[in-house]
Amino acid sequence: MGKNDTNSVLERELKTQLIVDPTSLVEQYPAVPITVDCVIFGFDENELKVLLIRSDLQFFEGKWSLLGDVVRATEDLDDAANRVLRQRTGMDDIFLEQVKAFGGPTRHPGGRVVTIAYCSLLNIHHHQLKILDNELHWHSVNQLCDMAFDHQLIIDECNTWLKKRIQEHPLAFNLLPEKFSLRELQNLYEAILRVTLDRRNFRKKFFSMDFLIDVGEYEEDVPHRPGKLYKFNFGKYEENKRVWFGIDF
Amino acid sequence: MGKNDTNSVLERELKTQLIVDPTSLVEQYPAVPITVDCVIFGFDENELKVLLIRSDLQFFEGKWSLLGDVVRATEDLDDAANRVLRQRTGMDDIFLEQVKAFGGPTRHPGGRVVTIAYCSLLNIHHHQLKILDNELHWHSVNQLCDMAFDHQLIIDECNTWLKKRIQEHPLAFNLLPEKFSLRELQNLYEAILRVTLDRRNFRKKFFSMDFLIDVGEYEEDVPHRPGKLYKFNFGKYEENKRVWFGIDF
DNA sequence: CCTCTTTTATGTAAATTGTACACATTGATT
DNA sequence: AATCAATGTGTACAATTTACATAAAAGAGG
Repeated sequence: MGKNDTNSVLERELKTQLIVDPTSLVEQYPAVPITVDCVIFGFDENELKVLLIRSDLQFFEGKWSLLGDVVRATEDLDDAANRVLRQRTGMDDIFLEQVKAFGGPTRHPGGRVVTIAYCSLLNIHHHQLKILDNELHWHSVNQLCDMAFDHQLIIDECNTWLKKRIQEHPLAFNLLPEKFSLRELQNLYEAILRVTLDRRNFRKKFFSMDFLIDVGEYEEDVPHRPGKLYKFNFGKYEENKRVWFGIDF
Repeated sequence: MGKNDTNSVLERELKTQLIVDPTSLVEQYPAVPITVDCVIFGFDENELKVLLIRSDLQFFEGKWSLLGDVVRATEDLDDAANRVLRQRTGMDDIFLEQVKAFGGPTRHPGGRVVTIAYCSLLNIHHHQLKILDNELHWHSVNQLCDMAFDHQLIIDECNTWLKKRIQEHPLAFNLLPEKFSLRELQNLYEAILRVTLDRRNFRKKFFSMDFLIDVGEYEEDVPHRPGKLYKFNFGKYEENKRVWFGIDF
């Protein structure tokens, strides 16, 4: 294998010098602040809502902003987003997924800031939910205006993401109480997807998936025949998760 | 409306002071370098390939790395990714979509670097494609080893993303020459999805979508009956794009 | 307590879509 | 001319989706 050895030596010589000190390399790079922004969706009065706060920048006075924060020096992106959720809602273990990075060089009036947008879903009536800051408000997603930064765009992208996602994965249940009626579930889908669905076919669909557990209870305080309550069987779903397949576009 | 005025004044007083100078605010934020990494997929010899380069860090000597670069001070993220593609492949207008941000605090040995991963698809035999650097090589996606950084993870995520995406959108065509046979198309789907498909049903599926244009030509230099060549009708697809709907999980 | 109203709950027929499967045709090779 | 290796096509059956109407339960009001 003498020939191979010779080739290796040649290749080494042609190669540009390897960088020995990665730290000084990274120090040369231009650096920008990174934030996370959480698009926190809730569902109330048959409408999809998003939790917003008044912008604290004079530049955006009176405008609304997503809940976000700077990512700390040694903090993972997901951890930062979870921290924002915990600090703002008092809740842990909230559904959270990264959606997209936004990095337009002029999106922040104070200089370049790259943000990673997260979508999170929670039950707006959860007992643990504490909206501490009185600058925080739930807004109907379809009647937003006066958004700070590029936050309207971020919400739109998360909304689009959500529409697609709830059709493929059982996320929507995170927006409902643990026990819910099929009517509530359908209202939720109709509100997010902005369509109307046939009730019988909707029920048939969910029952045929066989992930709903009849908890043997009924709605209360409704001025008409109460509906049965169900729980979603997340355990069974995780076990039986099937690889979706089908070319369709 | 004197009462309202009074309320407004009160609200003002309760509110924390607005930030007047966003620039000095942003300057206080911890800043980290941002890079883009392109997972450049190609298709050759019935295998999905990814374009990699030898790492130029001694720390990762002999290991392979995605093609990436630092995002410049006033550069948009997408622009940075397109620049990487242009610089590395000599090609413009390559299919490119952002997939995910990776920001683990220890993913780079030189200090924290957040990267935005992009997936790009190109025809490995495109006449315009110039692999200038001899440290660049196409690797079979399913036989990777010795990856630098968290690039194996990034590739895995992009590969998963691609599998899902080609079933819902006509991306795969970006990996083929403009004119292709149905067999090539099927091989491509089979390679990416790692399944075998029934030829007749595959053809039926694509013909029923009615986006394939018969260009009236045939394969050449094949040692058997040549297949017809088709083009994908991107224009018609864009016009007729239907909103996909169906709850299924 | 009867009636009215509202909402839940349920089934079936028709249309569409997906799946499994076999044989004749073409062109190149010997 | 025979062989080989691939292309190209159709049909029956199963599964899924869609459209659609009526009975039963509970509360409200007289």
